[in-house]
Amino acid sequence: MSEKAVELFRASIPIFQALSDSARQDIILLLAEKEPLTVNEIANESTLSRPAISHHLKILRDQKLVQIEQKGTQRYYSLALNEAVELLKSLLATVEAECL
Amino acid sequence: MSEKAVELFRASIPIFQALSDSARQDIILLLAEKEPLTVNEIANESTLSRPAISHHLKILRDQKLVQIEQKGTQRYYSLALNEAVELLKSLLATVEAECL
DNA sequence: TTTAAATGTTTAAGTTCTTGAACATATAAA
DNA sequence: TTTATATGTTCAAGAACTTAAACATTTAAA
Repeated sequence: MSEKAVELFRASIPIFQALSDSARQDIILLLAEKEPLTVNEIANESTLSRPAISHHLKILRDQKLVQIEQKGTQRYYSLALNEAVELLKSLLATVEAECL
Repeated sequence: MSEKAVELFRASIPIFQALSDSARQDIILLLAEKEPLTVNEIANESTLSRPAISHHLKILRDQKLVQIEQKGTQRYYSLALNEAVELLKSLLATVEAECL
């Protein structure tokens, strides 16, 4: 396995962690339906509290899976999955080339 | 987002969890270098104890990311990443089609 | 400037994950 | 059958994650 493969595996860990939670997947799926949405709008669609949603949004934000557009006091969240998708595609391509 | 996308996201959760741990990634990377390997051989390459390695191997086994060939008292582990790679490729393709 | 609304952060409790010691099981050789 | 080797499982301790209440911050309107 190449050194590049190791780097891709390591770089994917925080993405895997972010995407391995159903609450965070729900946020992504919700945004895919209708974006952008505010924190309150997202929390209203969820059984979780607003602070819990805010917590999960921070995890998604830290991994740049969502982006924010501020409008007054509100923050409109929308998806920004392109970079993560490209990373995971690179990982899968490397795995296919070296591990199958 | 289609219902199929939701199913792919949900089905990917245990794969994401299995792959989001550096100890388990180390096992995969080790097997990619030289497979098959026994539990003891894997544990000898690691700082973790044999029971810890056995625990992580069970998680990889549960997700069918590794396969076993029994020879006497020894179990030789090798990679079986094809199915998981195909699942993740489907997920990424769906995300690209519906979320970018 | 004061007030209200939207959001983020801190904190504490409950839960889950990770680890290794101790124990159990299974296979093969003596 | 007894013994030794390889592996899996149970369990308890510690670490990390998830959640919601309470508090803090920021922005805009009154």
